[in-house]
Amino acid sequence: MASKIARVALPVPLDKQFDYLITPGHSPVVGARVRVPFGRQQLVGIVTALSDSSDFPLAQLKGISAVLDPAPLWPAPLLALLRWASSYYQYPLGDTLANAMPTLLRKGREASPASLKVWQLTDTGREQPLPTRAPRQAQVLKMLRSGSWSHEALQAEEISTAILKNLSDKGWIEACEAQPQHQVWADDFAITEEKPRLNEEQALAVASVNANPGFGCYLLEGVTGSGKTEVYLNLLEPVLAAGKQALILVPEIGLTPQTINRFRRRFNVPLETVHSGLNDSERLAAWLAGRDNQAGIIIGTRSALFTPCHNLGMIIVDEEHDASYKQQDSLRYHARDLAVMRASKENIPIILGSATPALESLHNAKSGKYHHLTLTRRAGNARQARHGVLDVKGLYLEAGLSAPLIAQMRKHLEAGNQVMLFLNRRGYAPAIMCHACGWLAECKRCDAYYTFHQQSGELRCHHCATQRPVMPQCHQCGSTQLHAVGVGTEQLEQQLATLFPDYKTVRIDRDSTRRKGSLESYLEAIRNNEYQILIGTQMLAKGHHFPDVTLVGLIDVDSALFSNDFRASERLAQLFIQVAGRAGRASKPGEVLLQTHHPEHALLQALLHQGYGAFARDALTERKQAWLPPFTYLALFRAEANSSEQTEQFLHQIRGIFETSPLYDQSTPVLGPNPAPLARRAGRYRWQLLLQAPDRKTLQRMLTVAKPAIQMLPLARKIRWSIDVEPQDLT
DNA sequence: AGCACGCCGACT
DNA sequence: GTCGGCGTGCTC
Repeated sequence: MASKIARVALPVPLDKQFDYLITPGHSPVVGARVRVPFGRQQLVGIVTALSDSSDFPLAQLKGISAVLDPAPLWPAPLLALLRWASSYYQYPLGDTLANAMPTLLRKGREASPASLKVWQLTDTGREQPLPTRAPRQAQVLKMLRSGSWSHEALQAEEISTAILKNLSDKGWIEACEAQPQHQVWADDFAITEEKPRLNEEQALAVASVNANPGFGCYLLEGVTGSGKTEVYLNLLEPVLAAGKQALILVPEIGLTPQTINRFRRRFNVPLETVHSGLNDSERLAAWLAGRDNQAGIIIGTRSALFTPCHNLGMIIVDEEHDASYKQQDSLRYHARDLAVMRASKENIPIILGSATPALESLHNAKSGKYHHLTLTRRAGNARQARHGVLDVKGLYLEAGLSAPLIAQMRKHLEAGNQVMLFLNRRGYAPAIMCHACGWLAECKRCDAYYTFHQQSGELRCHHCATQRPVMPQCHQCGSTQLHAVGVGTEQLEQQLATLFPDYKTVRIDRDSTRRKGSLESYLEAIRNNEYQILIGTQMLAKGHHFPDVTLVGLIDVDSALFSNDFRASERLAQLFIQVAGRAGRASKPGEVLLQTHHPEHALLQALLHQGYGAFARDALTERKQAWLPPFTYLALFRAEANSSEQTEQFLHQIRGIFETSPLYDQSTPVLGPNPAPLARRAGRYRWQLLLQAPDRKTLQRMLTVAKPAIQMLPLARKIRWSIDVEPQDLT
């Protein structure tokens, strides 16, 4: 007997679902999209349950307007994952589901591939002799004589739309719609390049994963150059050969043509990429290709995790420690953690690869939750870069550079090599100050100083959109002696031009690479040795390999060692290992130098003398003592509004709710409310409250109980607030 | 989130 | 006298 009522999750920020009558002629299934009336609007939602009863007065139920899908939009394990994510990250189900589907589906577009426009000859066209004075037209007619051609294929042959229109106006050719045909890629599976021999460690890693069918999480910790990708390729081989799909996640900047080509070259399998550069229809096409098994490999950034797969066989998360896997707004999920959960629900293996695993992952490996596989041997005869600390205490710094660093740079440059400098601060200077009275130019809307950008002659706030010309005089005393304080990448660039006039310098940061494609062209120019000195922020570190760089300088390590953010030292260690692994090559050993005022810092010592493993062990001990993740679980409440008092008061009320919770005790401290590290941004006051719990279950129970009470607070509607479960950034 | 309703201030 | 500010309430 068919059900009468459908429960629907709608894309609204409400932690509830809405019941609708199933009108005759409609037969929605759980997981299908439906269009329903909601207030005065029509919304697209997902059916989450079918029932014969409702808690809502039956007479007041509205009917479903339309059923948009004949079948569930997601395979069962993925729908289960999304339900789990909604609950774990405390984000409404309807919004979670809407977030996990391509925009076009959210708007109600049919969930099937766009039909193809196909051109064919008309009867008149068939009888036409080939025109001699119009060679392009003749070409088209000739092509179509052997059968119809899709519009896309003709475009690929450089036939313009104008020619097609001309011919169709004459009535010689006509367009018709055709369904794209499904291909069965598994039948053509082949290995299309010669495989290198695996070393013992690689072979062991491959064998370990293959030994256990079904779910298992494998942390593949491999030093740079140890051949992690080759392990991935060997793991994928039996999966693809069995006709199963593979999902590969990479960090935001990691989706380079080189990466994609490694997979394309090896296997004769259709591959789809998913990244932020796709437009709406490309995104839908990739999503459908996954669902309809038209792609064997799906490779993409964070959001690719939500690509449905007909028959998923394996998930790989490359550079699993990368911060870009955490979504920083709306559904604040961690793609690596969700990927592990997805693999468990799909009952397939998942590989987390990194040279510098996140402390969380190492902890999971140590506790036996993950299998720990290690690759310690570098391919070929690649050598580990030398490294050293430059104690800059008391030294004169020229645009942040100490004399010993400058001397080392000269040595490497004169040997014909490239030098790379990291400074995580863009602009010319992070502040400007009055020399007469000490006044600092501050953004009116934020609790932050203006960054001075010399190139544009502007002061810019890096926290809101504000920018203004440099003032001629001090606003406090009227003095005209305004000086830059501190060093940014722009200033470093300028100083290097004076210090090393014979070498060309390039700066890679958000400002210099704003134009689309400019990053790629700079990277290419660097590889062609058009520049010898490279300056950059984090951007420069990730994913790019420059074989001629033999010296890497980290200009300012101290800010990471003494940051408020407890993850800063972990990120510094990861950056250091990453650049150390990439500096130089077998024939040209590399060198990494760190400038610090605290060469004796314990974590720095462990990292430099005993490597990442020792650093991680010490850092984990510190985390344990300080009661921090992965030994506790955090949820961060962020709130902001025009009124500082109300914002603080709101978080106080939330604190009160937790304090009356039956689960509240010494093991679940509530910290705050405290002003956010940037207490005022774009004119709004920002506060935060941190909830700590000894385990996931307790954290979840406390949040789930508290959330309805929080939503009942009158201030909850006036204040912009969010819950970040397992926050990556406490800012 | 939208979208309505509703009640107080400066304008054609 | 109206247009419109955003506070409050509701959406099956």
